[in-house]
Amino acid sequence: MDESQLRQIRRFNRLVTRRVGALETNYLRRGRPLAEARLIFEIGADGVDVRTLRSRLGLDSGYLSRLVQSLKAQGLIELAKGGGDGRRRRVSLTRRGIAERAAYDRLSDRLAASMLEALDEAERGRLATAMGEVERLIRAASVEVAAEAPNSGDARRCLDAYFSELAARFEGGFDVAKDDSARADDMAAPSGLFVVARLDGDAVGCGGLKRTGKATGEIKRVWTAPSARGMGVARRVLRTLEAAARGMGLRTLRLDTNRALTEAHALYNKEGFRQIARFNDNPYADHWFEKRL
Amino acid sequence: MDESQLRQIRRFNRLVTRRVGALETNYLRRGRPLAEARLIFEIGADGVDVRTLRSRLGLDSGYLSRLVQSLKAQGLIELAKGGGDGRRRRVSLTRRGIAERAAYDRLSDRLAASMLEALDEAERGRLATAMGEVERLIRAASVEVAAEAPNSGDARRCLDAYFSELAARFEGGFDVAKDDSARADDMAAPSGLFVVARLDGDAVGCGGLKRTGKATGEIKRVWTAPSARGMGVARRVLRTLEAAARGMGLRTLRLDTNRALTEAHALYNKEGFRQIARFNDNPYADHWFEKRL
DNA sequence: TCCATTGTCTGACTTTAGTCAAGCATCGGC
DNA sequence: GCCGATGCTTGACTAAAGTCAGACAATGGA
Repeated sequence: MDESQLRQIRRFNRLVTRRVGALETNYLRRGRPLAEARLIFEIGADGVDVRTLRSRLGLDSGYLSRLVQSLKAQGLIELAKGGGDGRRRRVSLTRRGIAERAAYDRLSDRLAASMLEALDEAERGRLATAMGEVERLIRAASVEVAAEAPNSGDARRCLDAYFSELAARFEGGFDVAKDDSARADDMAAPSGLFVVARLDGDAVGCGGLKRTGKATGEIKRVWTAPSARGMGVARRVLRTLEAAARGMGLRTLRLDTNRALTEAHALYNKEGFRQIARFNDNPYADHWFEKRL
Repeated sequence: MDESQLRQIRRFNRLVTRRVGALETNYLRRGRPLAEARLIFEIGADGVDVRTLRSRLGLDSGYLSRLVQSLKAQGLIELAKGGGDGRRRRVSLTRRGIAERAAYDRLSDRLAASMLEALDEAERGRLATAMGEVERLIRAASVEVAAEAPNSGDARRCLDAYFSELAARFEGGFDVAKDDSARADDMAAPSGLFVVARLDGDAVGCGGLKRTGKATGEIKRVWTAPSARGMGVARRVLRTLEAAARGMGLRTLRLDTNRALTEAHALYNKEGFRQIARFNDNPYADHWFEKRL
């Protein structure tokens, strides 16, 4: 790892925790412990399961429970039974909670404005651009790709989202029933693999590997959630599957894709896949790729 | 102020305090309260006055005193009477303190590496570049330019540094005695102005304005500390002086510069100064500029 | 020389943040 | 319908962070 990059990051971390961090703690207090203020932000417009809050903020369940009770006592949030599972609690902001959140937003704006006011227009633009880049890359770096059963809840949700996206984008629509090239158990260990990409606990992408011969495999169902595009999720999924394929002793990887999926096309080229002749009868495929491992 | 820029900064602040901030608190603990760890960083190689620590970290004096005592009890720092003023205390790291600091540095490196490891080489480069840009601009934004007596301690130090830099850079050296174009009282209110730029309390630049006629003035002694170059300090000094000149009812601003100072040349052009004929007999001047306000 | 100010230290607090274990209801699979 | 796992709550703690007021010595200007 490049020494000068490490140094840059260290300097950045220190500056940012001291300057931005310290400012945020002051701006976001409003006579309330910081942990509570952060909770108000994390709840957002639609409400969240307590369980999600816990994993996102990395808090102890007891501690979080108390924080939630305290906000409830202040009349800022409501607690309700969460959807299907009777054990879960769902929190949402009350009218007063929403107003409180707006007050924090105004403070945040003031903080942001105070960071900008000494800069001229050109510098402001450069700052915003650079911050956007840092943000995108830090998020990208915290995406975790891990194997998961292809019929787990999140895996199913990813696949469903993928299929409905295909239905919307393909000229003639898409019907899973007509594409039996990769059923769940094709992509389950040990003959296959399914991976899910997660960002802050939320599933934001997936991909599968299916063994098709002694030394050949096929990549299937590579998908990225719209909210996570441009962060290299698909690339990481692909590389993870490729590494697994090597580990399984495969020598050749293949895949097919539809002409509507231009980003996928570009990704496969960039990752060393070369276009080959049709190797299957998938009715939705227009292009076929191969990579020798 | 551009709404989308504010939004970007807000998003950035939130991400960074949550992600980087949270990571730092874990990495930098080493079985010691965070406040103590931060103190070790802030003390640095040469030692600092307790008073400076207090203003830099914004801590209560009682609290800080205790933190210092605790680090002293651990054998990491030494306390000495500070220079001239018998009330001040100066802290510096002991040998053990320096070793401890190095250990923290290694942890910081590990943290930085953990942020990089999921990225590929191209992304790492982009992240480091963008972080450098953000860092530079945030620092630039926290520079404060304010009027100060031209014979104050910091003003003198700036001017001395400026003169010795001129001596090093001019072909034939530089001798202040031969340049009586701007003595301290020429740049003192109300007929003139002297400003000092500060970053975290340290003086990092200066500049003076001297009235030379009913509606004309001259810009003098614009200097930026080497540690603060590329942050737009000189530009802000210049603009501050220009605004003051307008406030004093001046219609024309002039200045001269030496051919060795190429950056200055570029700055004056960019800020709307136009080259004119020689208007004084300064032996060190090669170019003369003017701007109508 | 006096006196208000400044820099540091000490004692006596409070609040925030966080941990750990036990308890209770609900769920999913058998 | 039983049982281990899961989601949340409660009680009982601890450590860290921070506040406030008072004490004391050194300073600097009247």
